[in-house]
Amino acid sequence: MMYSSELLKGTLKTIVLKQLEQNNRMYGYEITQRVKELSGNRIQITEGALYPTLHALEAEGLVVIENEYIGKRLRKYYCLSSTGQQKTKEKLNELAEFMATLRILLDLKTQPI
Amino acid sequence: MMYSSELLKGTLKTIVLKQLEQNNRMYGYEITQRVKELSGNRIQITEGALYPTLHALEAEGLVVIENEYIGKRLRKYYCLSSTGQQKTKEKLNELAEFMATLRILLDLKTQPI
DNA sequence: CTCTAATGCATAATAATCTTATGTATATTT
DNA sequence: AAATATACATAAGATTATTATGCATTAGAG
Repeated sequence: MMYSSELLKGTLKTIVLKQLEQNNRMYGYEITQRVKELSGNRIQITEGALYPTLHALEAEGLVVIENEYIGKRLRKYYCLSSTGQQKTKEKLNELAEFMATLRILLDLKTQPI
Repeated sequence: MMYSSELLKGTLKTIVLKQLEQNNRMYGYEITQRVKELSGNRIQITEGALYPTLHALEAEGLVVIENEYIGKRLRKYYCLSSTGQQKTKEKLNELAEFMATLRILLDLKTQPI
């Protein structure tokens, strides 16, 4: 069972940055599969959302690309820049605080699984 | 310090529904003030976001309106319909589960109550 | 060995949902 | 009296996702 798509809005960039932080370097397709797996198939990042996001992160200087050929197929690895590492921490903190605020607003006293 | 505006995307409707559930009936301006207060001034629901949302909730049959004059000024109270009460529970559950998934994806320590 | 599914990138058209700006009017506070 | 707060509303614009489409390589099933 997938989450309503609107929930991903606003969190996708932070999710991607966090995955890059945890795994050092990743390519696009790998990110979608990783997130799908970690979310128990509840979050499927679409390609139409992912690639523009990765390109935006690059344009902002938060990630750098390492091109690599696997056989005949080009694979683009994304790595956090030092700016990106700092930004990742900031965005994680902000999202964590926002979630804490949401818990108050929504009166979520206990943590559902 | 306000949260980045994109974080509100996807959660606004649920926040509004939850406030209506907790307070029985509320009017628009009251909702903005309540959320601002509960969030420690970190979430300011703008009018351009709130009123279209309330109208959408009405169009979906999730809320009903009770018009009331306070002096010469019309005030529109919003109340959950029975459909709206059910929908509120569903959306709360979904958002709570999404937040739990986010904690895994972002490797956040579980929050003490 | 051939066909299908999976891998891997990308972009355009569209939709949803927010911000910002603007408008109108009444009530309260300084 | 003037400024601020209360209270509704909508339009233009921005952002950011979905859906659809396209291209190409590789792995696996029949």
